[in-house]
Amino acid sequence: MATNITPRKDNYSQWYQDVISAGQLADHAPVKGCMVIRPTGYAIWEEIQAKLDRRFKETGHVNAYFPVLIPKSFITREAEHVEGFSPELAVVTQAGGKELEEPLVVRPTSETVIGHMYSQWVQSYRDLPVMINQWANVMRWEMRTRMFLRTSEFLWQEGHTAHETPEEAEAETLKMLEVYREFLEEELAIPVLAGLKSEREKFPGALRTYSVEALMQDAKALQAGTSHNLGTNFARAFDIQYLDRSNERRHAHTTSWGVSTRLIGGIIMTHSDDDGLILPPRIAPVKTVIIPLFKNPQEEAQVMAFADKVKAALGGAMDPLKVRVDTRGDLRPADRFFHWAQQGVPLRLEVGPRDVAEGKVMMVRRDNRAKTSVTLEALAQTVTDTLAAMQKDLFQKALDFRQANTHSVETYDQFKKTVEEKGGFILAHWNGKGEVEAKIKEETKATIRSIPITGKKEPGKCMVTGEPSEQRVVFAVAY
RNA sequence: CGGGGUGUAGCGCAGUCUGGUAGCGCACCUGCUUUGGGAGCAGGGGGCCGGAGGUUCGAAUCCUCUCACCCCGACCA
Repeated sequence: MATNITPRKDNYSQWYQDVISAGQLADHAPVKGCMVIRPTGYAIWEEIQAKLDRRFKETGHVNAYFPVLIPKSFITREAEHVEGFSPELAVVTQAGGKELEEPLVVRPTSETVIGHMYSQWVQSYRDLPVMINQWANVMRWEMRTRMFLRTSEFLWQEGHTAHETPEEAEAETLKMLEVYREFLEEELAIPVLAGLKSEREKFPGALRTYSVEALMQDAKALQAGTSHNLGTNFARAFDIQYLDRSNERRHAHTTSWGVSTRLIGGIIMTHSDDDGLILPPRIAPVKTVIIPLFKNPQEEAQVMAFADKVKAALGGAMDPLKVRVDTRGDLRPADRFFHWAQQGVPLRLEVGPRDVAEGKVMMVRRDNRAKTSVTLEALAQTVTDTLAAMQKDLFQKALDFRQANTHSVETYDQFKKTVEEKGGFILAHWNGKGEVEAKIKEETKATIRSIPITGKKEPGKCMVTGEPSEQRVVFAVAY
């Protein structure tokens, strides 16, 4: 049992903080609401970046970079956009010792500045589509912050595309939503519900917002990624126009989509246990750690030599950068076990005198602590298989949890009781009206996470008003 | 911005009511014994007690002002 981590059942929020601290993932910065992402945490972000970037490029996107400072007037050009973001802007009013003629905002998102540039780059239908992504930091001055989940500054990627037709823009929006779903489920082992956001919950300035929603171990929902069809709203505000095939001027249809360092919070809260971080093997920066065990110099020499053979035996099966050998003889074995366990490393290979004698390695899984003695010859294959099994098991466990915490209700009373006592995803009928959604949020804190876009629709009656409803929507209390 | 709280060693805290020149646990350093899930003993280093002013022979402690942070609420990837 870890002594430096508060158990989940005692205080979930404290547990989350403790896991981050014990895993050396991040630290509080001197500026309120900001965090320092430490090497162990940043390595996870780098894995996320590498894998997502590949998928973006496979779907035809290229990377570029736009500036962190945006003229304040840009934000005000799109009515809903300014209303949505004004309260949380950080604004630069002075620079070079002088008052600026026009204040600059630190980007909360880049639709405006990118829209401005696209208007200059797009003249003809031949210039479309434009499909650019950027990896960047953004700043939103939130009132309450939590490490990775909501910080004043955070890292993310934001894709911005411009298209000829509404159909193309919608197809792009849905395609990237699917990229996110697949990435979350296959790489992060986080099951998600993909769906449409309600009018109240959509991105300020969007025509439609889609999202992928995950369920955390405390039965609260986490919005893990969003994909917006912006229609012509930003094209109108920023004058992105092109001449079409029949020589008519038209506004482009744009999209934007993003995921952030919040995903790291999602990984933590989906998989980790009371001993600390558990990383799905496919996203783990260090997949395997080799820990030589010895009591004296003779054993040390013998065991170290064997540890090198063990690492070599893994050679073909794994990127050498993803294998560590912890040779610290001044730390006792248990200390080293905990160190790597709390950094979420999926597999530990213990190499002691007993193993040297038998030509074997003791392999221990981080998630279920299962121990297996493996011969050197079988090691590469066993490790590969075990990591794959662990990836699958983590996903299945999270999926089972979600299923056990998804409830259908018919009446508002049942709904309130379920929110109060169980949490989780709650499937219920709703009349589609914002006022009803607002009332539900006011009274229960639960919001509509999304309106499912796949699966069969089941008509019914709104749980609050009794009015007809085409399908159930997903409610939850969210982060 | 409303309500509540806290600032004392890297971290977590006691000491403040009743002024007397700073202490505990963890971490850190040294040595010995240990070592397959967080070791034991012995020794040691480290603090303008958030900041400024005041009262006093004397202030972490009392008074005034200030700054910062945390929790609950409104806002949110």
